[in-house]
Amino acid sequence: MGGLADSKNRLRLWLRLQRASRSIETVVRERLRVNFAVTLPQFDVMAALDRADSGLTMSEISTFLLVSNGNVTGIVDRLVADGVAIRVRGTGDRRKNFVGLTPKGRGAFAKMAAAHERWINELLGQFEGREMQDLAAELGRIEPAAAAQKEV
Amino acid sequence: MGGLADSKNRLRLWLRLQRASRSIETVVRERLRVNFAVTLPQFDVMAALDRADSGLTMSEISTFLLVSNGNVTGIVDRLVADGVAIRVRGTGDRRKNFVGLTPKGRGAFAKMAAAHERWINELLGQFEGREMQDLAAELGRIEPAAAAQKEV
DNA sequence: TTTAAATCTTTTAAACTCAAAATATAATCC
DNA sequence: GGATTATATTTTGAGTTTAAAAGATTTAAA
Repeated sequence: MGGLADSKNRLRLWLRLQRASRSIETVVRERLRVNFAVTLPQFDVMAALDRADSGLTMSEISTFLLVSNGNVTGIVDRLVADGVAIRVRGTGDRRKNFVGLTPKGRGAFAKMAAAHERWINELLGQFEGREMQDLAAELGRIEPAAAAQKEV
Repeated sequence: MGGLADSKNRLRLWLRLQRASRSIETVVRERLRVNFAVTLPQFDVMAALDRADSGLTMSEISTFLLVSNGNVTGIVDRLVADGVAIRVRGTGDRRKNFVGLTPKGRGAFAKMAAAHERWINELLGQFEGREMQDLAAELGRIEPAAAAQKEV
């Protein structure tokens, strides 16, 4: 696996990846703030909770979103304070904290998710069909590779 | 531009993009910390300064790295405190702050950059040749599209 | 069962991040 | 020239982020 050019091109690929991700994040973050008075990390946690009907533990949220454990504590704190999420101490294992959306939270998220899908649909409107799916598949190979390198 | 499936696939593409970027960031951030006692944002600013031989203004750094203006102030403050960067008040336009690397900063960055290229080369080692260049080109189309949507 | 190790979460300290307001300087208008 | 507008940066306040340490609980081992 080699070539000087490949090495430089991998650097370029990483640069592009970073800028692509950051530029979309910037737009989404601002629109969430203006339209729904919510931060992007709060939206991300709500999205994770919404797709899990029976609640998630703090660690599960942390693992799924690729953010540190302590980080989730603060975000969930604010969601709970806003009345869109609840924390339930595990009955069997009392170390565990199960977090879920309240009815109010589910309602609020539904509106946000619809708008979010429209925004992403516009932002990535130039990608279509099979080519887009191939692109997503290529990107999907990166995370496992990075996870493998993490242990090295 | 249409199709219900396309809309969902764009959401999936965005998810993959975010996770790919974040998973690489996690590895790079940790290695920079362990090996060079520097944060990723500090490394990014040093990289921007290194490629600009005559210094950059605060705004130029902010624009290039896609981070807010006020943010750059704190990062540069720390780089200056560490003796790897200097701030020079503009002679013509005294509002401007030109920032550059010190000789110590250039030396430190050279070592970091070499290690960084090795890490990225490993992390993205599965990508090669023309296909990798095409992938980078596809990703390069995203930032302009996002920038255009920003104004809407 | 008492101790030790492992797991889950929160707390802490330092740094990053943003948007908005404040400050300082420059350019333009009248 | 003096007032207004624009530009460049810093400050501020709230929130995010990480790593490391601490707390609480459970599991395993002796």
